[in-house]
Amino acid sequence: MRPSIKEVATLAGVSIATVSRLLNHPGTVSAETAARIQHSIAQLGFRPNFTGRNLRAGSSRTIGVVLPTLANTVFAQCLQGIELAARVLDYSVMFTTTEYHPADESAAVELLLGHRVDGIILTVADASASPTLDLLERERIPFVLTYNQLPYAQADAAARASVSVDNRVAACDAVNHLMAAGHRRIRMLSGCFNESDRAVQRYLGYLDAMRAAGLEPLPPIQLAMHTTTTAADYQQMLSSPRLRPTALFCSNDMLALNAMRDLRALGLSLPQDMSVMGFDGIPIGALVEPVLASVVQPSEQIGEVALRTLVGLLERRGIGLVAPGDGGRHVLAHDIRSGTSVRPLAGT
Amino acid sequence: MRPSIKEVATLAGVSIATVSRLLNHPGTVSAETAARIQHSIAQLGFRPNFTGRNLRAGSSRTIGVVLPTLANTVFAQCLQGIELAARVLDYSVMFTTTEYHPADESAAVELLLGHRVDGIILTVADASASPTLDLLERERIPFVLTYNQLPYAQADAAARASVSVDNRVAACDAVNHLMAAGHRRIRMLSGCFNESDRAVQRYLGYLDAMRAAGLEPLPPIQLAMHTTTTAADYQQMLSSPRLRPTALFCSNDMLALNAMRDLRALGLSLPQDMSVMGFDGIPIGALVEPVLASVVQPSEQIGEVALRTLVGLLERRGIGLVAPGDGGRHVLAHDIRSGTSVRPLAGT
DNA sequence: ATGAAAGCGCTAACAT
DNA sequence: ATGTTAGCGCTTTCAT
Repeated sequence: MRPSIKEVATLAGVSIATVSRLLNHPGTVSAETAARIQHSIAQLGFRPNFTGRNLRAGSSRTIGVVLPTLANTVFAQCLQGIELAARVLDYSVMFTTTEYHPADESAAVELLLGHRVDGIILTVADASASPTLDLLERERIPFVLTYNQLPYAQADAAARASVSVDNRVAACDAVNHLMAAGHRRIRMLSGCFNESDRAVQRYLGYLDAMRAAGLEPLPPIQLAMHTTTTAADYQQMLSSPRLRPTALFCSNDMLALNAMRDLRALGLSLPQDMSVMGFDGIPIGALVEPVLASVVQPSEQIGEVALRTLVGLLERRGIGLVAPGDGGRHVLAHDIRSGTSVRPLAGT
Repeated sequence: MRPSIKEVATLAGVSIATVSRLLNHPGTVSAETAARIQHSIAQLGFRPNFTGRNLRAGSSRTIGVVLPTLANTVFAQCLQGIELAARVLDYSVMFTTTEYHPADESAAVELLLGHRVDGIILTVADASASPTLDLLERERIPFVLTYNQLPYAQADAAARASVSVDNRVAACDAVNHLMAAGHRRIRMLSGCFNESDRAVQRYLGYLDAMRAAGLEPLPPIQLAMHTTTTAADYQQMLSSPRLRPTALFCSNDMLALNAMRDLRALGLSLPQDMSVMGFDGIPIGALVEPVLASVVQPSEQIGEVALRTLVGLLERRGIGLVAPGDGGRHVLAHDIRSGTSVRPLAGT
């Protein structure tokens, strides 16, 4: 067993209370005893046990993070942002994944609650109907959603905190970008709607843009996986020349890159035979050729803001205040990255 | 404050010991009381507090993970592998980043030790001279290195556990692959050597291959950042037509993709004017055009094996056995992904 | 300035 | 089958 505060106290010839004081309120201990205690600490290689401290304090200075998967770069960036910000504020991060399975969300949260994390940052499949969020609310544990975009707060309901871009508007902007390049027959390729409310919002944005332009929206192609495709997904779309789109708007960049690979495998030249636009703006998209046109969301910043918001909630609660009415519903600015994956159409 | 085992006991009209028994050794409790306790648990929304349990047990069923950055996909994949495997074995994961700064490694580990994680999985700058690893060893806390490749165990020294590919051999294979395509003037583009012992090993592999082929190795181009470049990095290399390489071997894929972007910006056509090969085999490399030739290391598997190895160490220690002589020095198989980013040279 | 003691939630002897 | 109790490491009154 590692040395505890008790061994240090004994070695220094003081009581454990004095050691604790030196650790937590230096200055309330005389210089002489302080030195003696420091010496004992060094000699024993003592390291305060957070478990004891946490048990006593009822808080762990640890936050939980629940994301769908790290296979999608966008979430890796977000976690990176969270971790960096947490480190600055002296919080630790416990991390879990759901693989996009709503069922895993509750399990993940249950585990984190068992560890008594102070708060949770999470991305759920559907924020507007999530037993997991209800649980969190019932347990009164502060949480901040990332990527999930909440409806504006009802007058009666307490607003939940969230950090995201405006997915619907952003998707609309993307489709407008395609239309500005002369595209009319635009089809959406999307991850499974009931595993991602973002995908739904982005599809709605697609509808908005198409309708505003007086164009007939095409039915979305929904995929089983969020970031992977099979050639079969395109057969139907490509088979009918009349229905064949000139541009594909994908609900995320990984999907867009996969689609591009598949289309090339089917013999198409990009962007000559098909324009592709993504969503997320992952850094790699800007490195490849053709450059992937995309909606850039500031993922690392989303993580950072989420963490700061959460910590804000935690400290505020410490002071005894309730979360303010509008919680922290952060809608960050998105940006359109034009890229050579979108070909301007002749006759525009 | 949340309900504790005490409230449950009171409500059910039993002692806390009985509640604890039901939780940990069901079957030693009569069906009738069990039902009564379950009812109280549900009614109170009781959830066992791991902090109390951990303090008592002296172990947390939590492992710490320290990686350089998630901005490099390869580490995101590794963490993904760790998390998945941890979840299966019912371990939680506390995650930290070092940004490649050796100084941050110790700080990260100190924090994890404070939390009393049962073990640590980490990637350090230089495993052969790491105060952090020495600390871990002194504290007798089980750990497994990922990506860091250890020298074969000395007879006297206790072997450290590690999971990696054979970086030197893999790099040699990569350069041989380039040479098989007819390249002779091959230059290495690398992350900072003293922030990555892998980069050093890979450079050594480069030297091996060049020398074995009777070719004069070129000096490596070392970059300040591991995954980012600036056009200036190439000026010198490209300025002298006589010294201009036909192929670039990059110490990681992110770097390779950055380099390709930069070279294109400088007006080169790829792979016509320059062949590029990477290292890591990140999934995206296979999606882009030209396909990025690379050394594929099984990153997610590296994470999974690391976790299983660590848990093996933990459980074994529980039984009272010491770690075996060869620890777990796992060298996983790598694979060469040929890609169109390498152009076969005429006159081969 | 320092010490004594209670208690955070839990488990495992040790009783009964 | 169940209860009593000590104690994991720590912080914090309350005394002194």
